[in-house]
Amino acid sequence: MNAIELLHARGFIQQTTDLDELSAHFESGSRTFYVGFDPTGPSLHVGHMVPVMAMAWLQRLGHRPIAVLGGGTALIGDPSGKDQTREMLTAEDIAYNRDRFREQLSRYLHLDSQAGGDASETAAILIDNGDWLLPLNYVEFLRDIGRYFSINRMLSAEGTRQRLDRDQGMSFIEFNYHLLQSYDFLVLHDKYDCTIQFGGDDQWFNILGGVQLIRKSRAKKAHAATVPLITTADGKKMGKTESGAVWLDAEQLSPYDYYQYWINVQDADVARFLKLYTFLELDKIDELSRLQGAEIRSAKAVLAFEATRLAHGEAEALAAQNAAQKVFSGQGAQNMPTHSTHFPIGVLDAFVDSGLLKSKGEARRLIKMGGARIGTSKVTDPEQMISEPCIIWAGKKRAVQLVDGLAT
RNA sequence: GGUGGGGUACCCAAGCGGCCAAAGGGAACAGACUGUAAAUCUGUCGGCUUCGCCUUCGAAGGUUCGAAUCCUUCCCCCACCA
Repeated sequence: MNAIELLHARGFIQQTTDLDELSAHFESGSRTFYVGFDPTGPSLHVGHMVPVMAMAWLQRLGHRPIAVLGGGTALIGDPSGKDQTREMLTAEDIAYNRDRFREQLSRYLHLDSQAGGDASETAAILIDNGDWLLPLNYVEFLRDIGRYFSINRMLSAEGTRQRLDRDQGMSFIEFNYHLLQSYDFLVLHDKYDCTIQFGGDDQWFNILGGVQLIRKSRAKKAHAATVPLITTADGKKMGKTESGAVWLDAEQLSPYDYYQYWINVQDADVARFLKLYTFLELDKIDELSRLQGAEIRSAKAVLAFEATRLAHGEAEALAAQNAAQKVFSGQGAQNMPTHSTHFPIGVLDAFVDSGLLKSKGEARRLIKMGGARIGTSKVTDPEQMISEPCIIWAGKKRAVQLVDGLAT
């Protein structure tokens, strides 16, 4: 299987420029490709993982990834697929986010020369497009780059049209995002002989912008492919939960919760996610996909373990797995979410302080609805006091272990 | 800059002087059923010292016994025109 076949088989390919050419291009040598990530949040999240995994695969197959951290473009805000003008981030926020991204990407990509072989030639490069975008001179940019772009074409682009149709309008700076991203590709092409760009399918138009810019300004062929935008079986955006994004950063979301996210995916998503979010062999995945009924849970356990291992390391993954097993069989566990407090404490306060619920009103409601438990016994009295360490449950999935706070 | 239309709870969206903590839908949450799944049914869905009180309907003032609803000023968004 060549690179493109493999990516295709695992569900990573949505659209490509000429498929045969792209395929041949990858087969005929070690290639340099890039994916851009705009650091608009404090951490990568599950929604970023598809392109990241695609990069990791290609690197394994002997190609060199460049991850462009959009420190420059994040200042502008990408309008593609958004229905609102994004609020502006400060340069400080972006720099901070960018460094988090960099650190997280380093867990999926090999950054340095690997022991032996010619692996160093495939060492991933992480760069910030602010390096070349920020010093740009406006007039020069218009002369050198702007002249290759047609307003007519941009206006008729899917994303732009939708936005105009929906009475939403967008500002001129957002409109320019397209040029900047195209320019990124050109810079990488010139500097690193980068010939392929990957990205989310919502980036298709921007990616093509770069391909065309390279063709028009350098008379060189560049290629592109997009990965699908993953939605869950019930049509929700991947990686979004009621309480926000599923972050890769352990500070934002504990490995335990990360593991829980994966083990709770729907049956219908398991096979697809195993292919996209783990490095398991396809044969193995097929095997897991044949499981039926409650047995599907063991496939989910594999998915959760593998995904957590990639994001947080083997030790954390094992810990999360153990904790899950213990907690859901009614025992306490070291690695489950824990809150230290002073006893005795009222149940309402316990639920709110532990972060399980947002307000006492919510806690009262939960008790009324019969969804609050201490250990295995249902809470029926909102005035009840808790006098010793225990596990409190909000519904059947969320639990926090209460421990005695510092005895001061 | 002109004209017109808007800003209501997580989102969409009713309300247009009291019966409004605010219809309806979606999302979300809980319960039942299960497998820490889906579907389905039921319930909940501003805060609190919870049979009562407090704070919300872009912001600030005002009229009124009483305002999300009327008036004034301001801020923001959108469309058409320029």
